Amino acid sequence: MYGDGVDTREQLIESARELLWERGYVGTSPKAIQQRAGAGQGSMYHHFRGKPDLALAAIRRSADEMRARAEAEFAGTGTALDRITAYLGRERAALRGCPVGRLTQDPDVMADPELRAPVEETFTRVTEQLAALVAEGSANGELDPRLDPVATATALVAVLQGGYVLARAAGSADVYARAVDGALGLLAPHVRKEG
Amino acid sequence: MYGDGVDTREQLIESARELLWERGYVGTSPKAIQQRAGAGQGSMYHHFRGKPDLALAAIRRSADEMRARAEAEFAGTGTALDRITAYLGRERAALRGCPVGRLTQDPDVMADPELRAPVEETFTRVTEQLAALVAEGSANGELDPRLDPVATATALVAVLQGGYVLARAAGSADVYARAVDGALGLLAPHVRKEG
DNA sequence: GTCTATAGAGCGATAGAC
DNA sequence: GTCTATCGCTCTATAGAC
Repeated sequence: MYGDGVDTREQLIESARELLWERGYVGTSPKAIQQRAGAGQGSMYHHFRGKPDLALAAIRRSADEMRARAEAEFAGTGTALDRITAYLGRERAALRGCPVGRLTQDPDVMADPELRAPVEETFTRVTEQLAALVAEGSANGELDPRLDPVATATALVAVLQGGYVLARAAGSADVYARAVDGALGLLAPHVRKEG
Repeated sequence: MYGDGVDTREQLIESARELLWERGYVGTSPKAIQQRAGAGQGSMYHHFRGKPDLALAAIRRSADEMRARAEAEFAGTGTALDRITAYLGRERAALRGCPVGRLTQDPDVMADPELRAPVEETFTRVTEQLAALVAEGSANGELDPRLDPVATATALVAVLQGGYVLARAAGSADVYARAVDGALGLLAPHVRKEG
C-alpha cells in the first residue's frame, strides 16, 4: 500500500544518478532521465519541481554513498596503514570516473550552492578522516613522522581523483592502478610489493 | 596582406578554447563561441566545418601548449628534483581546472577519436618525461631508489589533476596548493619546508 | 569572407484531461 | 499519479545574398 513495488520516484533518482555519472548535468536532459526510468514527463514533474530538484536528490545520494563507503573502510580493522591501503587500493570503475568528483567539472552544478554543497562536504570529510589516519600512522611508527597529515591526505585523495582523469585520457584502467601504486610507493617505500 | 590584423579565424579558436575550458564541449554552443569572438554565424562555418572541427583546433592548441610548457620545465636547469619541484609547484589557476584534463569528463570528446587523441597524447608524454626525471633523481641519490619511476610519475601527475578537482569542490585554491605540498612531502621527506 | 534567413530537432517546463 | 499536448527557446547547420 505504500508504493507500487517498483517506485517511480526511485527509478527517476537512480536513472538521474547514472546519467549524471555518464554525461554530467549539462549533458543530461529530463527526457533522457524519463526514458531510462521508464516514466513519462508528467511523472517526473509530479515528483520533482524540475531538473535541478531531481539532480539534487541524485547528487545527495551519490555523495552520501561515497562518504559512507570511505568511512566504513576508515573504521575497519587493521593498522592505520592497513586501512589507508585498503581505501586507496579498493577496486573502482576507473574508466567511468568518480560520480562525485565528476560534478566538479559541471559549471551549472558549481554555480548552484545547493547542488554543489554535497560535493564539497564529501571531499572535505573524506580528506579530514584520512588525515586522522595518516596522523595515527605517523604516531605509531608506520609512516614517516615528518609527513603533514592534512597535506598528505589531500594529496592521496587527489591521486584517486587524478587517477580517474588519467585513466580516461588513456582509455585504460591500468593507468589508474599505476597512480595508486605510485602513491603507495611514496607513502610506504619500506613495504615491498609482491611480484 | 595576409590577414586583417585581428584574424577572425584566430579569434574563433581562442574563444572556443576559453569556453571549452569554462563550460566543456557539451556546454559550449557555436553561437556562444561566435558571440565571444565577435564573429557571425557565416564566419564560423566558412572557417570550420562545424563545432567538432573548431573544437579540434582549440583542443590541439591547448594540448600543445600544456605539453610545451611542461617540456620546457623538465628541460630546465637544476637537479632532477629541482625540475620536478618546479613543475609541480608552478602556479596554476587551480579554480579554473586544467583545460586539457577537463575534456576527459566530456562524453562527446571522449567518444570522438580525433578530439580525444590530443588529450591522450599530452598526458602520456608528460608522464613519460616526468618518469625519466624520477629515474634520474633516483640514480643520483636525490630520491629513494626504491621508487618505481613510471608509477611515481603517474601518481604525481594525478595529484595535479586531482588537486584541481578538490580545489573546485572546496571552492578554494588553497586545497590545490595543499595537495602539491603533500606530494612534495611524500617525494622528498628529507627536504624541510620553510615556514 | 561575412551577413541574414531559415530549418528541423531537442531543450526544460506547463496545462489540463484522465 | 500518469498521460498527452503544447509552449517558447536554443541547438547545430544550411542556403543564398552581398
